[in-house]
Amino acid sequence: MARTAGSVGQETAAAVREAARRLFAESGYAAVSMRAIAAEVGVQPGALYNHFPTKQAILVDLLRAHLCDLLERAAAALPADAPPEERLRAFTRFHIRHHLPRAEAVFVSYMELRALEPENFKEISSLRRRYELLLIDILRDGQAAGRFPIRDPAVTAMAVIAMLTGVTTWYRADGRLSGAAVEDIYAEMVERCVGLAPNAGDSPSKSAAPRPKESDPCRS
Amino acid sequence: MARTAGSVGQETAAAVREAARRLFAESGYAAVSMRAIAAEVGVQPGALYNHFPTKQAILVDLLRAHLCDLLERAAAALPADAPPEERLRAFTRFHIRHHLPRAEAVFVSYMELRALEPENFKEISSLRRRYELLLIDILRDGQAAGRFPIRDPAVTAMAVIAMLTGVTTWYRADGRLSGAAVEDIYAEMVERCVGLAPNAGDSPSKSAAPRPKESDPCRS
Amino acid sequence: MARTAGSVGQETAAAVREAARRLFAESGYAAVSMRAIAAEVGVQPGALYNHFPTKQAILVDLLRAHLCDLLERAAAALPADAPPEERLRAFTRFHIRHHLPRAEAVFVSYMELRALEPENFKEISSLRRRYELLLIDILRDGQAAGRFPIRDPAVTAMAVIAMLTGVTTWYRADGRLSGAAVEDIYAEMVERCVGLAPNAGDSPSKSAAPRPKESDPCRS
Amino acid sequence: MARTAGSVGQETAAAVREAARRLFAESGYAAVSMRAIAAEVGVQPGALYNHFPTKQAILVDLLRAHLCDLLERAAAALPADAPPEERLRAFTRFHIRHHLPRAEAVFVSYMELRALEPENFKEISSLRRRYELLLIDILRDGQAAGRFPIRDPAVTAMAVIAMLTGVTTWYRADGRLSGAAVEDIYAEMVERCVGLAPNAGDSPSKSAAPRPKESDPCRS
DNA sequence: TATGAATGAGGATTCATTCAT
DNA sequence: CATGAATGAATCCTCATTCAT
Repeated sequence: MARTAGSVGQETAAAVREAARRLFAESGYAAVSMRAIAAEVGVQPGALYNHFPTKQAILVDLLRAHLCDLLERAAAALPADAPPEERLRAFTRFHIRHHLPRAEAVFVSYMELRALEPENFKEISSLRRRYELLLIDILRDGQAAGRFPIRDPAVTAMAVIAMLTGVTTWYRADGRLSGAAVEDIYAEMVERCVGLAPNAGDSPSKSAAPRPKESDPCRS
Repeated sequence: MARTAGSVGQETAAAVREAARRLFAESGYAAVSMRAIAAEVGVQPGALYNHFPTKQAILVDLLRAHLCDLLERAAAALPADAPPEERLRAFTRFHIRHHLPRAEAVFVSYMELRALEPENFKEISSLRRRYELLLIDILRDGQAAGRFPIRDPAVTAMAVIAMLTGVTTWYRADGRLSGAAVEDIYAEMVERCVGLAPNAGDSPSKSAAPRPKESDPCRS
Repeated sequence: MARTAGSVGQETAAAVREAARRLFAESGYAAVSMRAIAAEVGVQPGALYNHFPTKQAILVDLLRAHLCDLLERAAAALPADAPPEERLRAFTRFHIRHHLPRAEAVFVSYMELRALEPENFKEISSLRRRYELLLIDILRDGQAAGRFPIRDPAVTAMAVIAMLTGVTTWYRADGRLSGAAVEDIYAEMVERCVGLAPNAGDSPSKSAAPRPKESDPCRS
Repeated sequence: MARTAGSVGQETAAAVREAARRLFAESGYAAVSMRAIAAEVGVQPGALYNHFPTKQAILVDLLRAHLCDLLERAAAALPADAPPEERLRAFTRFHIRHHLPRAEAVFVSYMELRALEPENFKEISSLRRRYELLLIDILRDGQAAGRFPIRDPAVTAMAVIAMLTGVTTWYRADGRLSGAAVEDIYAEMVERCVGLAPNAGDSPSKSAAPRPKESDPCRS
């Protein structure tokens, strides 16, 4: 009742989340101190504890939010009853489209599982597993239907996800390639990976011609 | 006193390297203390400084050794004058065969670049870059020769390497699949990725041959 | 807003006092945080400052209240013009009867003088001294009258008070002995201490037979 | 082998013990910071951890050393087969003589049990209990032999120990009374407490002999 | 009055590193 | 080479207290 309904607190908590996401992605959970987060937020270290009880809680909060959001949006984006090819295509495009603008959160989510205490690890890795299962199911169905000449859906899924997620390590929004171009390239590679001929309709002519000046997309 | 001159020291240095590799892979460079390394080696922290001047030096030593070894062996394993398809196949198989038994070093080499001080970062990432260029060159040649209907050799290379390296995050020597099986599966996926029909000898008979070439509009 | 004016505040202040007394007795002043007190009361830490300006003020309040109450009741309980033996007997019984049900406050009052800032220390320890003087006076009078064959009234007083107050460290209301039995035992010991034969009339038969099953009253 | 056989380390550890004893006695365990102990020793806070793993460990070390020393010396000082009166006299004098010059350690040992973690509490309070049992046994034997007309050996023991230990709270070596004088006074009080006529040699001639035995209804 | 957010100092402990031995 | 002790700074987190609401 006191205080204009949590407005300041909400903002600080949000700022903490953003600062932590950035810093964790940049240097890793262990290398980022509460002091550093506080400084980024513009607050004294002790103030962080009004919003998160521990440093680990900030990480868990970030991972949970990221993965829950991912699962929700994936559920909305993936057609349930379409043929496997279409579901795979949807998954690929969804994955890239979702991950490209969230490179930091993705990186943290994939890298910092090891920083989680056992309890939290269990929770978070089960969320991540649920997402992997979305792709495994598609590949399994496609294999069963004789549409994907793959050997092992689980292995293929891990390979595809690793490939797709890897984008976030080099993609820069202001780089040589647009997000749409990257999406096209990866979508084609994924389809080939599972043994499908690429769908001509997926490669709009406009994005097929990348600007070729720079020699590659790596950061190095 | 009076020990087989130099032998114990060598052994300690090697033990430090191994301990550090294991611990860095497990918890990340920042989360591992010199004390933890010393404890793993069975020595007091101060003793580490007889072998490495700083903690960072241990990391650099590990990364440099790993990447130099990688580059040397790659040079030996890759035929220089073969056609792109064969060179790509050689690269894929070499990569997996080399990385599978070195999961820890691989993981550290890919993850802890961010922990390097600028000078060291420059050195190490240029080594890594040289390895990536091996694949980019193969893909570029294959694209130029019209054999790989890919859109962007650099992007494809990053995708392939991400996919291949991802193996180390889930592969367990005592798991469901043998290293050879994994190698086969990934080799096939890589070839498909770049638009090649899988090598007949590698692929199970059930796999319907995709027809990537005629239907692909790339390199137009 | 719009609450029975002042009532809630009074209640909160009382709750703070009780919580602080309990916690100070349990863990010591220095080990108890304002946060802990607030939590015990069921209120936010800031709210405490509406009732007490500082943590130290809570302690002073407790000690002063305890000692003032003690002095008032002692004054009422002790006959001024009786012979020393009777005054001593009255003191002893008053002391035990007063302290047994106030073990927490007693413990805090004797232990946390050291936590007081100089000004407060002066005030509180002078109150305590006034209480000690009540006994010293009795002993002095008894010695002067040749009734107590003691060597040093001041030392005897400290010894007696230490002995009596020590009850609170082991007495449990639900233990082997009733409060009345304890009172009898201690009264007898005090009288002997100062060289008096115990008064037969003080040992009511009902309390003279303790339940002897358990071997002792200590907590350990 | 390196370093002149732990000389410096031993000294620092001893200095830490002394500083901690002094400070704990003065302000209480909770109110004393590792920083304060380090400052007293003349060393950086981190250096303390070369000698004690935690702050609690310092306290436990002090308490254990104090109580073990107490038990050892008590065992040496108390005649096993003497009559109860003599054993009691020996205990009393030993207790005062032992405690007077160790006021700080005594105070800490009696006050800071509450600061101990459960495991440590169990160990330390059982040591303390063993000491209390020495006196309880004496009183029990004296009661059984009909020499001490007391009602409850356990309660009496607690009272006597409280009385004796209380000396340390007010005794000052440079005060009005010598240690020997204090010892005499307390020895006499203890003997009276348990119903003995004071030893003729110990008591001033003026002290009228109390007749505790015939008039005492205890042990009925 | 109570809240929730903040401060600035300080809590115990750990850090990488140094160095006499 | 290794040890054990030390440093000085940093770690995460808690403290008493303040204050706008």
